[in-house]
Amino acid sequence: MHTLTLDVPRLPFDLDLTFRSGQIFCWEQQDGFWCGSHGSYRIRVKQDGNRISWEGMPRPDLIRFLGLDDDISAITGDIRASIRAFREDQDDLFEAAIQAGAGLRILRQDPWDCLVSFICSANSNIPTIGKRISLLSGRFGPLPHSPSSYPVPDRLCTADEAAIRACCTGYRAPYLKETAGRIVADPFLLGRIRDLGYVDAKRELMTLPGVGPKVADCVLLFAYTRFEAVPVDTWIRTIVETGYSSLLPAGSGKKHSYEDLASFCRNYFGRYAGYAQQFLFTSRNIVPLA
DNA sequence: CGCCAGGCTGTAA
DNA sequence: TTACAGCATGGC
Repeated sequence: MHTLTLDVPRLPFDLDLTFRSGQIFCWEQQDGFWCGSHGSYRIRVKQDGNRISWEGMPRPDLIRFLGLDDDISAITGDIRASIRAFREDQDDLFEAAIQAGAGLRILRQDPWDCLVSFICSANSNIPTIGKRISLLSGRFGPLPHSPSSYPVPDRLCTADEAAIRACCTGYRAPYLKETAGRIVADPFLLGRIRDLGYVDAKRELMTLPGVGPKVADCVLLFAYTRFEAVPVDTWIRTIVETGYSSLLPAGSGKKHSYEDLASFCRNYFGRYAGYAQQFLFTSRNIVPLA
């Protein structure tokens, strides 16, 4: 068992909040540990105050995975400075969100794990998404019958669509199968995307079946740590449209487009807009314990 | 039963 | 370019 004691620049940190903030699915709590997989690692990790205990992965990888080197006070300071260019008064909505979200981090998920997860997320809810991934993992994990690891591309792309549908995936089944096929045919695609700029990386991700602007932004934010990525789901849409209505481009009857809302957030919150988005999302959406 | 959920795809204007 | 139906499933 490894241990790590958190000190000032890394505090506050809240493992529970981070895992319950809707950015990762199908990790479960057992005996006080969060258990799940990350790429080829199988991990157990828990927090007692300032102490992190874990097994299953080297220390530098854990620090990176949990985003422990993100300086949150510097990040929120940068966001506040960006907000100040837009208004004189304080942003009470954002301030309340970072207070409620003290200790929240954006994880560095494995890109494939994250991609599969968010293809499954389309037009669904968080508990259902977790169930889906868990079923897929048991059926298409690296080893036969291994619910402890994400489904792998080569087993997914050769599967019967009906078998994928049997994992409660519905119409997302062909997307999963075809996207898996793209990765098998081009194993370095997800690696190359890491080296592209935000716009090119997003366009590349959106060529994958089942990946639109929102799913692409989730993968960019939660796997590739592009903090300028702002996933706009129905929750964020409501929060931004009601909380920042006077600052949005004149909504002359028409609904704001995805890009209207996302680029407003980038302008308003600045280079860490993705983090701001996650604080706002989490302030309305803490995943209940199973 | 109806409505909603970390939406995407295809088609029509 | 925008608008909109259709899509599977589970929770409430």
